[in-house]
Amino acid sequence: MTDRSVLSDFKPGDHDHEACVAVALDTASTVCRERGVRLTPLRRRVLELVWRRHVPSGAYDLLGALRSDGRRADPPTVYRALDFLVENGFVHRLESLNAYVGCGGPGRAHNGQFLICDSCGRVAELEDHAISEIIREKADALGFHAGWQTVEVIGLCGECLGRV
Amino acid sequence: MTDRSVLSDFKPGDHDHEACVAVALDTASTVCRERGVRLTPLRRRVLELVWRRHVPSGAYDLLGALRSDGRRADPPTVYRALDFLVENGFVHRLESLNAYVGCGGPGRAHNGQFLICDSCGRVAELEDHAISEIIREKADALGFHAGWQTVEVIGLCGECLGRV
DNA sequence: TAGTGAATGATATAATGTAATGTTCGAGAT
DNA sequence: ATCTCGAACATTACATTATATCATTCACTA
Ligand SMILES: [Zn+2]
Ligand SMILES: [Zn+2]
Ligand SMILES: [Zn+2]
Ligand SMILES: [Zn+2]
Repeated sequence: MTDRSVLSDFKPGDHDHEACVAVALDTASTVCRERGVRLTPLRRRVLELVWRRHVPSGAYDLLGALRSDGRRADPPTVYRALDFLVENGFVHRLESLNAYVGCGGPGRAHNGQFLICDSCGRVAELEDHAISEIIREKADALGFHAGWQTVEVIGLCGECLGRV
Repeated sequence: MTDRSVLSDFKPGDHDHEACVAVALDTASTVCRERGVRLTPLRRRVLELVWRRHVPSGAYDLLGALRSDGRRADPPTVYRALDFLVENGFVHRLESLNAYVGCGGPGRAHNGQFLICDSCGRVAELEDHAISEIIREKADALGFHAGWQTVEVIGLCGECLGRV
């Protein structure tokens, strides 16, 4: 039984990154076509860069990478691409890091929860309704209508815990 | 029966701000004395400014206010004061706003949850163990040891909802 | 009253993000 | 084929948020 509340777990260091990247790009490509929006070369490249690092990337890291490509790039270049990728559900912004990470269940706008390892930087993404519902209920009880939830947990992943 | 999971609710516009500020300053003063740390005039002033606005304040808003006092102040001045106030549990940083707000249950380092009204800017603070525990449990189930939880909800408070 | 560490002053710079305007490009219409 | 129009992108400039570093002052104590 697959637990769909876990959109992406901590990947072991020796897994096939290239496959991750390829899947992410293919999925984005398909979703964009279906949705009638354009995964332009720039947007595709930014998405690839985000996935390739596999830990959250700052906007200026990505900007540097674009420039290393030989491409002219300025801040708005990367921010526009990131806005597109976030709006379309391929990338999440981590507020507590000011950084961006590939979405583990791409293509739907959704309200994930993130576990961020303070040691290795890897991130797991949940979409756990027990969590989001209890937050919504508690907010409701105060007459507050919850829109967007930011849930980010800093800690240590199992692998890093084991190394202590 | 007081519900201690709500550390601060949305205050009506006509409540007694001065009392809020006074209580916050008195509490901080007491706690600091007990703890053997110094609530210096600068730190006290920053805490007062944070409380007086009663909606989250950016560091540079506070910096401007300090300068209006006639005091020499630069970014490190206000960031150091804020660091102290956050570490000692008198102020929280809201990651999704890059801003600071007075703590509704000051003096203990604790892991609150915040409801942020997108319309009026007011913030309610919860310390709800049902929320924090379920997050901790779900993290645990993935072998992740949760340290600090950032839980911030954007939405509309009851009063602002009513005005629609 | 000199020594000590915490707190603050002071300067510079890094890191992150946005506004405003113009240009290019490509899909669909003629 | 070429035209038109809006989306995507380029470019410049600026705004906001945050940190590094070193010097100085201050409160407390020995
Ligand atoms: Zn991977
Ligand atoms: Zn780790
Ligand atoms: Zn008040
Ligand atoms: Zn409101």
